[in-house]
Amino acid sequence: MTKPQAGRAERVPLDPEMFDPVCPSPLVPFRVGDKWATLILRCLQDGPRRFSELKVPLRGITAKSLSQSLRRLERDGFVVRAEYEGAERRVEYALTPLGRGLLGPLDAACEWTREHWDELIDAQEAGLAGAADPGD
Amino acid sequence: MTKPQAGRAERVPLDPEMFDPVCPSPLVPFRVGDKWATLILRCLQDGPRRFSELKVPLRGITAKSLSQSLRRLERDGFVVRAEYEGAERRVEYALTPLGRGLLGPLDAACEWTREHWDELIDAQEAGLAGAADPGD
DNA sequence: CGGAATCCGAGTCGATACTG
DNA sequence: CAGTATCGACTCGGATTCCG
Repeated sequence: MTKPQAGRAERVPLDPEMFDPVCPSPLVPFRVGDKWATLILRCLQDGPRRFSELKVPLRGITAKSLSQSLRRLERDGFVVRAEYEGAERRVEYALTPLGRGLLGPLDAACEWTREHWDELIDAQEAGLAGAADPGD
Repeated sequence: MTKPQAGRAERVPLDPEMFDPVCPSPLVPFRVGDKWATLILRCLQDGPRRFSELKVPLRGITAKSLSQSLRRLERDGFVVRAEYEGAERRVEYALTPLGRGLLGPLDAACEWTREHWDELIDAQEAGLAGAADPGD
């Protein structure tokens, strides 16, 4: 059992690899809000995360996009922002109950996508071939 | 009991009101593809539909947008296009098995949204008030 | 560290007009 | 009927720069 190291509840470190290079999530036909929203929600599922902590698994996201998505999620009531005082600046984002609820259907959608991944890819390739490749 | 009137299987007329003026679908936090995609999929759930038939419940959609969404859905393998010969031109769109499968998670997402509709609205209003209304 | 401001290109959406 | 072509308004997301 890993021991709590920050005084709070157990904090599982964010897995930098939780979204592999060919991560399905951004390609999933279901999207919540903008491009990064679903990814962010999933990053938050195990507890509050700091801004810079979120940037790691969200490979390639810019500060601007992260900030934007976060503010949008906050505005829509899926995420709450908490600012802590101290020597170093610390801001944390966490799911609201509403945001947590969203994970349900989101997971269902992700699972469906995973199950039909090959079909989705095949169908897309077939569609692209028929549309862009005028016969060879 | 309504009788089949076109020789094909029973064709339930598309309910022009299936999306009421405050239809949740476009506002649902889950989106598939572009703005109209989910709506189109749902329009197709009871069988093939003609182009102009689709325009009715999709109040306000332009031919261009419908055509675009349809082509995208076709390219991604969710919809098939069929052209029939005859005196009058007739083109029909139908769900593929893949597209039909999509209805599962889509329905789940829609139901979740309906269940949490009030919370979603409240949260959004609260968020907007805090962001755009600097106190009055 | 946690952003905000600015610039910019790409994609989307609707309105309008035209076509086979 | 079933589209396509074009245009302008707007939004999205990335890169870059600057700030407390």
